[in-house]
Amino acid sequence: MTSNLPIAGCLIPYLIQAKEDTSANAKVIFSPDDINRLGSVIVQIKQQKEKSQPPNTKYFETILSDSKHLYQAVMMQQFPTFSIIKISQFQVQKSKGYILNATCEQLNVGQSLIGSPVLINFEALDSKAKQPQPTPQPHTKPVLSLPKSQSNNNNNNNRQDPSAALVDPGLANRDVMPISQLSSSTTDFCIEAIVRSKGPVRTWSKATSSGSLMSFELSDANGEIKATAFNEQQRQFENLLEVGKVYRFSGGHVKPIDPKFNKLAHPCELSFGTQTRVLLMENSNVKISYEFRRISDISELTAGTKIDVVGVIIDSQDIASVNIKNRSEPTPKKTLSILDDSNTSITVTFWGRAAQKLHSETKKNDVIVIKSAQVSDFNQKSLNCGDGTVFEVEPTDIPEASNLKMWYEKNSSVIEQGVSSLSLQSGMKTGSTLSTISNLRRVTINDLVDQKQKGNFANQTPQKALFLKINCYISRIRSTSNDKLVGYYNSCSKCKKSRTTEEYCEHCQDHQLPVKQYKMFMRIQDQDDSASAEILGETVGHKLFGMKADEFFAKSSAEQDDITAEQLSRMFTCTVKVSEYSGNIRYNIITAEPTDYAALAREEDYELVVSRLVVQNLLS
DNA sequence: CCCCCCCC
Repeated sequence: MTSNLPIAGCLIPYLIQAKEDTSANAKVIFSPDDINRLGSVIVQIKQQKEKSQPPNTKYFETILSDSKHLYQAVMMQQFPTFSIIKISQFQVQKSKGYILNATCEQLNVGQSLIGSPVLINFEALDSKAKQPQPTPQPHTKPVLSLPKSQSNNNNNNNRQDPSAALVDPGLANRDVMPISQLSSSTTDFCIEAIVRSKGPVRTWSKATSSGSLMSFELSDANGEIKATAFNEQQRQFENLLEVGKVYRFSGGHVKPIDPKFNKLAHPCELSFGTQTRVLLMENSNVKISYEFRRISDISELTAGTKIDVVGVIIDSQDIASVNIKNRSEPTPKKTLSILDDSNTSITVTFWGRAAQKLHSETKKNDVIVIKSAQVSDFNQKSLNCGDGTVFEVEPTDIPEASNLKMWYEKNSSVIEQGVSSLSLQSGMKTGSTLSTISNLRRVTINDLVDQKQKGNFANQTPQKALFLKINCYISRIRSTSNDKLVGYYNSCSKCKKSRTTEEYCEHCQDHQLPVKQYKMFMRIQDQDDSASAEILGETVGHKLFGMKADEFFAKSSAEQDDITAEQLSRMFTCTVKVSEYSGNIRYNIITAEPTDYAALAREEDYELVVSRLVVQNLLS
């Protein structure tokens, strides 16, 4: 009976044998017989990234875990994340220790990653060294009888923590220079900085090079810089450096940034190398420094810019999990709206670990201080916070935060009305209709038709789509020519991707039945014009028809028409995404809420807002 | 030496 758990260290004997193979072959092949001899290989899929090589080869860059170590693999097959798989034959690439061409059988799917595995250090593997395994397991025994071929004479300190060699107490006596003064001509330096963010470990593998890396963001009184450690240094610095602690750093390469990738203000970045030395400074007074931008000024900043902001939380959405393209697992997301004394608010979205951390800390009317939020064009203008972001709720030692808190407490009763938001507020439960009107986003269908005719939507590529608000009802869901309704696609209930087969999902191998999702063209109509629009996915369809697609399409066409007539005689307030794709303008209905007529009536300048000027303003 | 940074 096979256990369904990964076997710690199970790939190590194979990697060692491959490494010590003296033949001229680039790879060592392990047959089922070899596996009987060297021990079963049962591992967990940590992650897979789909890659393609023209003309038509698809493969998956994969990280395997044995619960203690991570291994890089190239696989032709995709498994659900956290699957436990048994490998019956495979190859090991000799220079880097990659697992290739594995023949595998999926045993089951785990809920999460088992253990806290770290990337295997292939260079340091050696049949003489003690295995990192504290409890020797039967299958590791054959390792000891492997030929001890290589003479390796520089392992005099292989029992010590290798990162200890990086610590240099002498740095305590060095002169320290500000981070802001580092330049690409700097050859010798010592900085004292707080590690404000760290990781995660990333691995890469391509034709020219491969390895692992980790990035850190270092901050001192008036500057910040990104530092990256590769391979051996990645493992050492990952262990050595802790977020929130202050260190002195010397040695390493200072090079100009590529502004495409590094959005910090510093013109340079650091690479930690073999020469880099560090010293923990327990009593340092170096703190994270902030350079706050007013929220109203963010409208002028281009997407990607990283900034510091301080704001009062005026709206907070529950943590949610969303499916993101190219990512197999759902990602936690938490969205706030923050306001500062420029009387402007903006939506701030926290992702992944940042969302989980924030969730427990945040409540309305708290002041939040954010270091390194990234400007985005999502919903017009918004901010994203991820692994590199540092934030503090209700800090006591930041004057800007205390001042803002006082401003808010003094003025909160009067500022409600005057707030303008830089972000479209889809899904936000704000009471203020005025703030949405100030975004000038409500148009009529006639405006859409008119602007389309004038070619004014031609620049709205799918990435740069325009979002508008309309009030409309749905006048028709059937084709005018043949009365047919094709309104759904089948999606995988687990990974949500489109499914073409009933039996299982090609993307994640899930075997549950597919779920219908709305993908429906319809005629939208308001008081004086109509247009064709599409809805996609469950949320909006559910809002419009009052039920899930599975339920709707289980009904007869007569019943569907009844539902349509009943539901759709009501006016909805919709967000429409306008995008241009290969010459066609598409309208996608993104959100739909029953129209709040009372709120509409309160919009005194409604007539003005719906005029054609609105769209022209938006587009200019 | 990497290069993802997200959703409607």
